Amino acid sequence: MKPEHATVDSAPSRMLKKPTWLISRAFARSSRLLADAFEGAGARGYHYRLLAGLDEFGPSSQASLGRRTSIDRSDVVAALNELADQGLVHRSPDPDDRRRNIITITPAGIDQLQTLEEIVLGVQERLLAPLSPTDRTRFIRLLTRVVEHDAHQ
Amino acid sequence: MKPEHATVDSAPSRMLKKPTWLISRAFARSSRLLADAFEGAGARGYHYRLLAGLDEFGPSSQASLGRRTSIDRSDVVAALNELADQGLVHRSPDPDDRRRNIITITPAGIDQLQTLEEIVLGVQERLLAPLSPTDRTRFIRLLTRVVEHDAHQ
DNA sequence: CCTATTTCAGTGTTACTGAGATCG
DNA sequence: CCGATCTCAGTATCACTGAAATAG
Repeated sequence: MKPEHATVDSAPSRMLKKPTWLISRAFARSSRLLADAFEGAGARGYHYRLLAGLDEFGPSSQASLGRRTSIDRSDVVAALNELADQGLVHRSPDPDDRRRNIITITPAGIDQLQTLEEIVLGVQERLLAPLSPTDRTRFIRLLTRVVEHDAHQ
Repeated sequence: MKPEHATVDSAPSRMLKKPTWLISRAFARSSRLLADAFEGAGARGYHYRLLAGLDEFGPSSQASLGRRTSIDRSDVVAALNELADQGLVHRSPDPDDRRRNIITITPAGIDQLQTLEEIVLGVQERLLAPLSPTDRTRFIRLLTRVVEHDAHQ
């Protein structure tokens, strides 16, 4: 019988060094940290993204909000329903274009965004804990270049 | 009417600079590149990971293979069924422990792994295209530190 | 006519959970 | 009796698709 009782088995080395693998591991860790942290505040990532979009760009239609936050139109509807039920956003018809709703963040929504922002900052801190401040800046720059190359393709 | 006809709307800046956001974008790009490339070879990421594990560690039980490749026990079953149907792996009962199957990679499986390995290397190249060789090495080192910190927690 | 917006219902993928059967 | 393995069935999540209703 081979020693398969060990609690950890290392992955194939040809996987371990590949950026695609490392990114998927980093994403898994990042997602877990975020989901756990949001859950404590009774929220989800979509809620944070939508509130942040409303705070930064002001009252918006659902379609433009979806484009800015990269959330699908269907999921925007569902997430805004939840935010509206909690009184964090307000829906009103756009008098200038009656296909649209104008979504506005409420004072309670701004408070919640503040809370979620602190949660998100705490997650960045835990995620980058192994890196020095200088390395964090380098890491963010390199990641940004990889991601922006995607956008410009 | 606001100029919402633009094809791109930028995300909230408080999101754009956060490592968690950048990582999720990088992962989205990486996944898309991998999935598209694997599809051309009639394969999926699970297939590559399982074949790579078998090639590196030799004949293995499904449980240890799952631990090494970070694939859930249920998904290992399904993916190995597909690989066995294609003749890329072989299942045989373990005479020393009759709960186990011994999974072996076949010559056809080794050929397929070779093909998939080239595909995966091509994806790394496209993903890191915007970085110089030096920056690629730095990027991989930083990512590795972030991910290993996770493993040691 | 065609396009844009909002909404609902449903799909597909990935990762996971629970439970049963077998075995050490 | 407990724990490990393999398997199947089902769930949760996220991103997305299709289609209808309304409006520019």
